[in-house]
Amino acid sequence: MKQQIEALILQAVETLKNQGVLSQEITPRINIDRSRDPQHGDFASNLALMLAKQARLNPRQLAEQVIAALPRHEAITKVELAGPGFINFFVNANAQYQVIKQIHDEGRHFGLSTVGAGQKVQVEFVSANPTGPLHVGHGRGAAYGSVVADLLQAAGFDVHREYYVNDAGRQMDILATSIWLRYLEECGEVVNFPSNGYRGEYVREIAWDIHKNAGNEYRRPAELVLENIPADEPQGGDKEAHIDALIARAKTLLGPSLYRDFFQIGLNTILADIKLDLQEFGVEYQEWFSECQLMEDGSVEQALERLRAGGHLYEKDGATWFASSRLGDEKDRVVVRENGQTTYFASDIAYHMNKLDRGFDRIINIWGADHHGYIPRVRAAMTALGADESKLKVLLVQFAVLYRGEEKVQMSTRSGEFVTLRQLRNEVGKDAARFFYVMRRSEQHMDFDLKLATTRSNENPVFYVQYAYARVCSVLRQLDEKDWERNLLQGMDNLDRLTEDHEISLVGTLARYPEVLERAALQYEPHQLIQYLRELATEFHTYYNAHQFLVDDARLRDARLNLICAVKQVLANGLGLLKINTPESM
RNA sequence: GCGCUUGUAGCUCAACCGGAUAGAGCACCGGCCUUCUAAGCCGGGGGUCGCAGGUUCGAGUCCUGCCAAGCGCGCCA
Repeated sequence: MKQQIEALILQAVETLKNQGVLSQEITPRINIDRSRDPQHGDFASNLALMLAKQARLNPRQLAEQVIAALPRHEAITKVELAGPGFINFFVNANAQYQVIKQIHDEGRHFGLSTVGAGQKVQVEFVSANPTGPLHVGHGRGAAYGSVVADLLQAAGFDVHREYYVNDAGRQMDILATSIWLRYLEECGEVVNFPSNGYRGEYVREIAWDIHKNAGNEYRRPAELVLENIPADEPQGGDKEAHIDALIARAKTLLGPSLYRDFFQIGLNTILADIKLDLQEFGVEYQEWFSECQLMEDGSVEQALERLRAGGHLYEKDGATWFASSRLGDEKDRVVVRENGQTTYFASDIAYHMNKLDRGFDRIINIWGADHHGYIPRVRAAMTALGADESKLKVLLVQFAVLYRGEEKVQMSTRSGEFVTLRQLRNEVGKDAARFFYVMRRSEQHMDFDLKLATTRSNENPVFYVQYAYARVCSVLRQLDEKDWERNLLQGMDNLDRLTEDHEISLVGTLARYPEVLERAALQYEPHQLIQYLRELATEFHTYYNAHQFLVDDARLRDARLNLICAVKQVLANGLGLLKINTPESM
């Protein structure tokens, strides 16, 4: 309908151009909104207001000319000039009812669009270091990222979901060493656990497992482990120097092969846990991309070579720097350290080069908001690699603060006291967790009330929407119990019996679904879909309370059943996209 | 200090590339179950859209300055 009105306006503009009212150069952006107020019709265009200046006419005069030039259309019953120059369109109810038929015919495909035109989009999200279980902060990124990806797919993009595994670098060495030290404790050695080590219980579990399987194979005496190690912070030393020395010691005492065992077992165990966790949360990936691989297959070297060839690298203080400040970054960045090791950023340059080489039309990175300072340097790198940095879109996700009712849930990564995503899922369930996470705009700081998420009442929006679905199912069950036959075609033939305000409004809301989906996808805003589903549920509940569906008049009954089945379908499509269940009874 | 994000009802949040009277939910007050699930519905009160300028037919939305909150400013990842 919207497109049809757009076409009509476009024709009118052409006519006015030929009449000389509008200059030929004008190419208006046709803007058609659904009217909020029924008095303003079904659709409204502000075209005249926007073109008035260029046309040197006052808006109302111009609007009048546009209306006069508007071709007739059977679905449009009335066109009105209103307010400062709005053009309001009133659409024939019969034309509006067609959406019920359309929903029935298209079923779960209703609402899908092809605006994406098969463009290749890569969405990278979560990408948490595999040094421990995912926590609730990652949960928001996981929910948001997966829904954004699914929305894009629904909008016709060719979506590739990817998790970047930071399996290289110092943090992983700290993990491996932490596991070894816990293992030594398990063996009976007395070692002081470093303040900068990973203190989580999962580290002990991995160590315990290794000890169970390998016995004392990796045991080394504590005296050798601690010999000449600089003091830890609580003892007045430097915690970084302390842990680095322990890492070096682990490598020496164990040798490359045995040390690698700890590294690999730690990585594999934690990564497997993360994969399972995300899978259970309804998050699927096409690819788990390893940072190690980039280093091993020479990609990092290649990327740096490319930057060097472009004159973007220089040496200073024994390190190699990327001149990112020439390309919009605050300062230049080190890519190769004084000790010869490449930095995390160097890997990331290689990773983005790899993304570009894979031919994605659009590259979407979903990061925690604390990484925002990182964006300019990545853009700089892409530009330096000769790519169009506008292909890159970085979406930031703010942290969620957990509450239990009024009480804030305390968290601190340092002490290992954080709420894991798994704990959250166990407490509130997958449906509520996903719903709450994407209910708000991603850049909004969010309060996540655990108590509310588990409340089984009208206060809880998840139940509210699911309940609408269950209610339709319940009505259909009632129909069976009454031994009434539902006649689909008779219902379709009698859609014009749906004359109640509630029904007309509901039909309009159903028709909006494809637009909502498309906007949510193109703007990367899943909350628009949630917002819509809440609205649809509200309208359905209102209708339910105002009118009986299972009436004696079979024609009216069938028409109403077709309407509520359309509601059921759209709720199922929307919730399905969000990977939220649609219970048939509650 | 510089940068990014945010600031809308008592609370949590919407507001469609600037559009008509800024909307929901919760909380509060008052109603509705012999009738398809009351996990629901109806009605009511509640707003200086952080503040001050500017742009324009029109600003919560765009620009500038200020205020406040969160985050970031490593040869960590």
